[in-house]
Amino acid sequence: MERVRASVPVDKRRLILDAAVRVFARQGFHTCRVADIADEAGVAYGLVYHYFSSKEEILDTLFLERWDAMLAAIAEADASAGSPRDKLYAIAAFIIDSYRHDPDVMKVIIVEVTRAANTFGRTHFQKIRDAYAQIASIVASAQADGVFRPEITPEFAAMAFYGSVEQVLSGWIFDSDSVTEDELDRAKTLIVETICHGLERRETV
Amino acid sequence: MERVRASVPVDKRRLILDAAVRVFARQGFHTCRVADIADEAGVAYGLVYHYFSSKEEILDTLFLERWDAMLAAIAEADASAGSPRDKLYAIAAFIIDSYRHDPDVMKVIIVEVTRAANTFGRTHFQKIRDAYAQIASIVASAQADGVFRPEITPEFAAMAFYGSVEQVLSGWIFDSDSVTEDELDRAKTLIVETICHGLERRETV
Amino acid sequence: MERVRASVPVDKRRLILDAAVRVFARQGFHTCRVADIADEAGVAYGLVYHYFSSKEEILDTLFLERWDAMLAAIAEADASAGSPRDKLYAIAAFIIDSYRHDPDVMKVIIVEVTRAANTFGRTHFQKIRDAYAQIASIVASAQADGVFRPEITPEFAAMAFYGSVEQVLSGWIFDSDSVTEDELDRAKTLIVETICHGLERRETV
Amino acid sequence: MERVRASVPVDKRRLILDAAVRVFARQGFHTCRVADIADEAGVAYGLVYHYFSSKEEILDTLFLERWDAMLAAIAEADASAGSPRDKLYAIAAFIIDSYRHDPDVMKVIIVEVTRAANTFGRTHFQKIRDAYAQIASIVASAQADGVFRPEITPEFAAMAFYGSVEQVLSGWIFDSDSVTEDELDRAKTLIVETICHGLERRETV
DNA sequence: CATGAATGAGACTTCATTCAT
DNA sequence: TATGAATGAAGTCTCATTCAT
Repeated sequence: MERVRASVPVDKRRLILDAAVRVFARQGFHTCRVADIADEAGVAYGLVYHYFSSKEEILDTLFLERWDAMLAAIAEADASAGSPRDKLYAIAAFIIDSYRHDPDVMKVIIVEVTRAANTFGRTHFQKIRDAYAQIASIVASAQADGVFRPEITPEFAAMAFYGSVEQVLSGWIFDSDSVTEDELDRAKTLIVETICHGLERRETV
Repeated sequence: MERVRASVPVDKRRLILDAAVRVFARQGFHTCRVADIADEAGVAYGLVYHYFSSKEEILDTLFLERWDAMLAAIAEADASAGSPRDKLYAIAAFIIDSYRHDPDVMKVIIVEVTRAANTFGRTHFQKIRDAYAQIASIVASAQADGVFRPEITPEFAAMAFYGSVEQVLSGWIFDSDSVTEDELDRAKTLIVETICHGLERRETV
Repeated sequence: MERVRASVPVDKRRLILDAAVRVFARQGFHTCRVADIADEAGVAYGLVYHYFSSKEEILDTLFLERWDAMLAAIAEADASAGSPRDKLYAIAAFIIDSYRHDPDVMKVIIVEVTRAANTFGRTHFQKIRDAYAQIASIVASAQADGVFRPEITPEFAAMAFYGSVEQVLSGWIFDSDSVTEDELDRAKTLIVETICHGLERRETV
Repeated sequence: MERVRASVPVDKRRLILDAAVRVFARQGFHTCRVADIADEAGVAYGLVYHYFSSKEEILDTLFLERWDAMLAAIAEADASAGSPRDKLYAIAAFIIDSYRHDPDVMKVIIVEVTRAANTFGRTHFQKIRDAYAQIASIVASAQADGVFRPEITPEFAAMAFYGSVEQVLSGWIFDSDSVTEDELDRAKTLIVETICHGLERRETV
């Protein structure tokens, strides 16, 4: 029987991708140099270009990896048997847990891609819109079922919901030390509470 | 009787600032060159550096001009005699009317400053936080008065509110053709409705 | 009366062009760096790109300046009242005197442009062909007048003539020390003698 | 009876050389990459470096293979019993048939070596000169025998002859579609006719 | 104030060559 | 032999900023 080798071959491509996340998060996409990524990954400069055709392609790859996961999560939430509120909770939870698991990735996506989807030749424009549309369809169903009121258009509701989530994340991103595990979980409920129930006290009950 | 002036003296500094807004909005701060700003303004290259010490200072100036106006608007809303809902409406209205008046300025502020966690976000961190804090204090007052329920923390509520507004603007920014004057006004109400009242139908009246 | 200023403003563009000729001739277009040109010209690196959009554009400019002069010289020779032999002599003389006046320019044109007209995206393909065509038309006229025999097609004759000239220049280019002023002038006659009269001794006188 | 081999062993070195010819001809030596050669040959990147120590060595090899054949052909022509005109014809025929057989090789030799005064021209300076000298010696003999007139120096005559041939090839190289088999053969005669007899009509027969 | 030429550091990208397997 | 990942030294081009006029 052959002995398992001690040293596992390292996936340099993954190494570079992970290093890029840290560098983009720390210095920003435009401000960092490809050399910084190579250094952070501990690989030779040229290897970055062996795996990626440009700095931008690295960012694209990072974004797509995560955003596709998000689209899947949204689709799963939509397909679940829960209430509309449960579905929105699942989505908020996925995003917030993504941040918990790797804050840098979410930072990069929000700061470098989502906000700049236009200047980037609108590369990911459609993918981003897909997410909003899927959320909007959850709202639309809830309205059809009479659970959500019809006054707020689904598209608008989706924007308010997603915007709230992203803004909360932005706050953490700007001031990352101050977030506790507890706050992360509590935020899930608060967002859904705010968007579904509103800030105002109910007159009756 | 006033003598008609032969030629109106042009404020070149203003000319440059206005040109910069258009260029930043079109190409992005990092992607554009100082030469693009000078060209857009129709002034000589070097004049940009006569009025501003760097490309960054131009963006700083643009941001501060607008954000100070926003802080004033928020303060005014807060000081007014209206209900919490009225106050939030006034703020949403100010931001949306700012967009109506000059979409490029709002685009630049959102894309290049507000959501730019590294360079400019950091620089104007406090100014940005001031706005959130002011909104939060409106919410806190409303809670103290029993109009808003206490479950949602004021800071969190402020984030949800501001995030919703910014996200709606982002949607327009990326797809600017499709916004009508009507939608702009309707959005003010919808945001406040969503945040104050929530998406869910009230069971009892 | 104003005193004439002692220092004449230097045409930096010309300075760069002239430096480029020397550098291209010495190191070759592909082997030299733009920094070498800037150094040779005694100007800052960036100034090269202020005047030219790329290293290739410098070569293009150099080629066109000289080749247009050559086309003019050929046209002038063609228009002159001399014999066909005189006309060919005038062309050979122009090319050889060009070499005498600035060997580097001719070296660059022959080595970097003429020989590589295809790899350079055929940028100057037509311009080069124009020269051959003009020479061919001189031959054609001479044939029509019965001075040149009709067996050799004009196009072919033009190639033989121009090829002989260029090859002679190539020899000097490869081994530049050994060329005397006398040889330069003598070459004019020899080329024309060879092409017009041939190598063979005339059987009858 | 010979046993049929299961698979013919491919000479990878030859494969690479032949691929290099096509790539150099298409893209130029300086513009192509070693990867292009490997791709064209259908072999692994590293194998190129197994057989050749550098990109330059490939070109050197290609040049020497062909040029040595040419030197042999010239020597053979010189040693033959024919007239000077026959000898020059044999040389022209060899070069043109070389082009017929593999235009790319001749293109590469002319464009990248023979007329490249800096890098490769220098390297193979002597080899190239050997050819000219050999041709010159044919002319010198013809002059000694009274067949060629003495006014044109043999070295000069050799340049005119070789230059004519190369220029004709250059014409085909840049405009390769338009050459017929017939033209190829006819060119042999035309070159020799032009160089030996000249363009001018003989007054007396 | 105004102009735009001049400067030069710095970034991206390329690619010949090496090397471990 | 054969493979292709890995290396890193260059080189081109950009562009913010300075400066002489």
